[in-house]
Amino acid sequence: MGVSIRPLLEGCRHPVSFGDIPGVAAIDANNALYQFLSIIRQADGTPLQDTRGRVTSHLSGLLFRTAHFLENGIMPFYIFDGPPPEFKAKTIAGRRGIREAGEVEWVKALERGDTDAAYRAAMQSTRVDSAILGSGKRLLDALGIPWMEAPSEGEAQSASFVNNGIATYSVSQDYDSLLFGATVLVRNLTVSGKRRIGGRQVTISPERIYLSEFLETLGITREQLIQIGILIGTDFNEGIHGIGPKKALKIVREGRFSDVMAEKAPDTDPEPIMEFFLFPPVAEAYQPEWKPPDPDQIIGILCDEYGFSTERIHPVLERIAGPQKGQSGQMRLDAWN
DNA sequence: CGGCTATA
DNA sequence: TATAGCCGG
Repeated sequence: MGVSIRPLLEGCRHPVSFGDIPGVAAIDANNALYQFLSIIRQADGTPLQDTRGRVTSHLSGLLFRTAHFLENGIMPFYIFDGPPPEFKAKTIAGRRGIREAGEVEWVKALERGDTDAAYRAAMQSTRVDSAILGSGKRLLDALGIPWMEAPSEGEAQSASFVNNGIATYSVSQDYDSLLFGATVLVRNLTVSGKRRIGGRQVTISPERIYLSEFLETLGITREQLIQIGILIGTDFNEGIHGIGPKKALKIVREGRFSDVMAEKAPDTDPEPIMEFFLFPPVAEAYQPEWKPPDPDQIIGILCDEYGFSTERIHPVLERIAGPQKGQSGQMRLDAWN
């Protein structure tokens, strides 16, 4: 879920459209796959799947979104999560509980004939498993889109790439990369402005957030932003009951972070969490390469293996072949410097 | 989610 | 030309 600092971002969320943000996008891959899996479903919650029952929602999402990225000069670079830190165990267990409850509720809702509830429960049951990760990576390879596995948290790696110039901005629905220090975060980077949330449609548009502006607006440092995160809860600690973003901001501004933690969360040592956000394990040197898409491989995976119709894939192949035309050899990062 | 078709 | 709705796998 990430850290819930949304209410503090008023005035710092700048609307953008696809054409406004050419450059290298360091994308939180697990987050992107999760979004595809949870949203690309039929009305009753059934995901797209092949005849053998293997889920394909994420492949559809990755394919069409990649075409949009390339058409707009956005060079996607997918960053997958590596092994989580030990102190994320509670969060991971909590998510599993929510998923399992979702699976149970999905069946119940279907039995009642409550389609909307079934859809919501199905979304809750979403799990990015190894089959999803594996097929997603294979499709990215076929598309010529670079990806890497981070030593630890993907958001931390994305932030590092943004700050050392390998990427132009970080892409995620979560705000964690701000705590990890990413100077630019783009959220809601989707084509269609409409999304189904629960029963109804909500209009969502892409937005860009600059960390420096955000911190200046609040009049705090990044360390203080991390303190706010720790007070309200991050993926690495539970947070204090009754303290939300507004109260946390007040506490931090008044320099009462340590006192409040000692009083209200004596069992939580904030130090390792602060350290993790400030100095997470990341790979420094990595040179992403964008290669021409391999149409045969794309067709092989999507159509031959997973039963996509060639009629639907063919137009996409033309779209993604376009941006590469006239390029000699591989498209590299240098092209953007 | 995003492509496509029907509809105005 | 814009948009609501349906379908994909």
